[in-house]
This record gives sequence, structure tokens and C-alpha cells, in this order.
Amino acid sequence: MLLADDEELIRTGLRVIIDAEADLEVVGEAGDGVDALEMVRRLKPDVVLMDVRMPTVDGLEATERIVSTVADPPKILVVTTFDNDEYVYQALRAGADGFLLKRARPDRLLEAIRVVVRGDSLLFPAAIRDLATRHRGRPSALRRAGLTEREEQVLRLMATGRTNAEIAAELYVSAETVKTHVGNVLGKLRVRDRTQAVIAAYESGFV
Amino acid sequence: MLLADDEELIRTGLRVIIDAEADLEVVGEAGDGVDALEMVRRLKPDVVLMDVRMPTVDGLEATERIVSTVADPPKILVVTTFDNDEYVYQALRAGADGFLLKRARPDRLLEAIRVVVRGDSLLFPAAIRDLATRHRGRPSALRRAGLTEREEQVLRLMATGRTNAEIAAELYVSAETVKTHVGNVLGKLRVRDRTQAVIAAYESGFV
DNA sequence: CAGTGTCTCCCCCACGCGGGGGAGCGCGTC
DNA sequence: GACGCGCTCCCCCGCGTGGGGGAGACACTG
Repeated sequence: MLLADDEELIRTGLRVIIDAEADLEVVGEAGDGVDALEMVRRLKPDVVLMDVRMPTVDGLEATERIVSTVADPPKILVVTTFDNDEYVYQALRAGADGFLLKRARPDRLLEAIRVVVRGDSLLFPAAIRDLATRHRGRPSALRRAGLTEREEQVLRLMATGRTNAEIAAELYVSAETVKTHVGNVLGKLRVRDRTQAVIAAYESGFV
Repeated sequence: MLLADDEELIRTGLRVIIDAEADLEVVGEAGDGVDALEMVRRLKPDVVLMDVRMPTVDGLEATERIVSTVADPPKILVVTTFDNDEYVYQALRAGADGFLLKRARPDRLLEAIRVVVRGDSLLFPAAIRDLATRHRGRPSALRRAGLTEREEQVLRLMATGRTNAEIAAELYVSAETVKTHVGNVLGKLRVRDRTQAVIAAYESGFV
């Protein structure tokens, strides 16, 4: 396992916790993203505990580079301090295998590591759930907006970046008809323009 | 624990697996969303295994209703058949505590249940990860688009649904300046209009 | 049967938006 | 100092967009 964190104190703490386990072993420590990438290539660890905020290259960028450039990349657990951290999704999109809070209890930390090592699963700490669900309530808003089937179709096509003319061609109707549907969607969603409608669609998980 | 699935075969299979465990007990079975909601109110289970596709009210809607209307709601594990199921995010946003594939091995299923019961954690099966990371590669596209700091600011404000004039007011610059930045953003992201730019921002995890 | 709702199409009009061009300023680099 | 670059501001122009109005066809329901 490789530890990547710019604070030595954190690295030491993690090392103590991890080395106490018979089945886990720390093979190296990196202080920034560049070091992390280099050490991954050289030491070929099976797991990396990756801090987000680091000098030179942050943990997200490092994760992305590792996943996209290293053959048979290690499992990467992104570790961060704040539970309201907006990096969660970005971490997963960058190719991380898991996400964890630094203040998690050691047994949870070890469990997360084992889960990631063993299978290919993601373990989310509790507080992170809020990030996934922070937009709750709103889907109902969109759901209860009472969009008709046609209006939903149009909204979906709007959310692909199409113009009214393109939507019209896609649905085999006139552009005027699409305009009507779009207008109805905007009214029902109580938004000003198509951009806000698309945002509402994304925020509510509609797309 | 409550099982909610429209296929009796599935319910039976789950019941057999679960009842074999000493610490887990199935207290009821629901065949659709309405039943599930009613039984949650009546039986007050601590966990619900919720299928997505069900008659009357689907599992997502049922989850949302339970979470938003039941006092002290049970933990809800959404169970689905397909690993390319786009319902994952919607499930989490609806308030589900976890997501699981039906074809998961029984021990994984039981582990997921225990994780959800014990703490408040989310367990993602492997294939689900692709959903979180399906837009990978693209963030780099956006990242490598070479947006300047100001352009990033403008893009973020665009992604909140603001007009150029509002962005201008927010940044204390003229609307013409904002137009220039917007134009640069569109060019660098290779998109046609602000709606597509916002979509790109969402798809790449920029927001 | 009448009423409601949805989908379809049309008109006019104001305006935000994006594309084209140019231009000055401050900054750091070579 | 020259140069590149980012930020700022301005012009004109075409057009997609959204708001206002109306209207006919069809299906479903009370």
C-alpha cells in the first residue's frame, strides 16, 4: 500500500494503524501528486490511500493520471478531511475505487481498505451520503411538476443540448410544436430558460 | 426486514438466504410499491430490500415516499437486476441507503445488509462503479480545455442558470466582458451554446 | 354527450445570445 | 524592450429563444 498525503503527521498516523494489521503493509509514502504517480509506477502497490489536497498535483488529478496511464492500476482510496467535501463525485469520476473521511474510526478505515482490496466495491462513509442525496426533495419537485410524456421527452432532448429545430426533427413535429412543449416545461419547472431547465433536470437526477 | 419485489421467486430466494442468518429476519413481503409503503408503516422494519421495477409505484418512488413521510424510516437497500441500471443515482437521491445487484453473491448481499444496518454506509457493487465513472476521460477533456480562472468562474455561474447580465453583476464587470468569456468557454469546450456548456460541466463533474 | 387534457400547429414580437471584428491595459516571460 | 496572454470593453449582426395570443384533432372520462 502507498500513502499519498502532504502532511507527514497524517501519513505517520495511517502507517501506524495499517502496519498494526497483519494482512496490510505500507510500502511507501508520497508527499505530493507527482511523487505518488512516480512511486506507483516504481513500487506497484496494490492500494493507494490518496489525499485530495496536495502540492504540485492534487489527488484527483493524480488518481486520474494513474488510472489512465498505469497498466494494471492499483485500487485507489481517496481520503479527505471534510464530509461536505464536494470532491466525492469528482474522485469517483477520476477513477477512485473508494472515498473515506480522515476522521473515520480506524476500524472503519481498515474495513474500507479491505473492501476495496478484496472485491471491487465502494464504501461510502455516512456523511458522504448527504452528498448523494443533497438534491433530494427536488426530484419530487420535478416529478410533481406534472410534465406530460411529450414534455418529458422534450426535456430529455433539451438536456442533450439540442436546439428546438433539432428536437423537432428528432420527434418528427414542427419547430412551433417544440416551442410550445418547451414553453410548457419552463412554466411547469418554474424556470426562465432552457439552460435552467437542463440544470433542474440534472440536479433532480432526471438525467 | 421487509422484502419488496413483484416477483415471488425473487422474494423467496431472498427470504431463504436471509432467514438462514441468525441475526437477520424477514418480517414481511410486499409485491408492489403501495404494499411496501403500507407494510413499512405497519410493521416498522429496520431494513427494506426494495426492487426498482414494481407495479403501482416503483421502488424509487416508494423509497422517496417512505423516507419523506415515515417517521424514523427504515434503512432502504435498493436491489436491481442490471448493473448498467441508470437508477443508481436516482435511488440514492430518493433516499436509499444502499444499492445492490440481484446477481451478487449471497455473502455480498448479506454483507451489504449488515453494513447498512450497522452503520449508515453505502455499499456499491463493482459494476456500479462504472456508473460513477462513466463520464471519466471527459473531465480531463474539460480540464485540458485550458480554461482560465476567469473562464472557470464564468462557467460555474453559467451552470447556476444565470444570464450574462447576472454574471456581469456578480463579477463586477460589464456584460460585454462576460460575453467574451462565455464565447471563449464555448470555443474551448467546443460546444455551440451555453446550454451545451452547462451540460459539459455537469457531465464532467465540474459542478 | 360535454368537458378535460394532450398534442399539434400558427401568428407576432422583444430580447438574450453567440459570432465577427477591434482595442487598450497589466502581467510575467524571453 | 518585445512578446504573449489574460482581462477588460466596445461595435454590428443574425438568429435561436421565450412570451403572448389562438385553434383544430383526438382520446379519455364523467
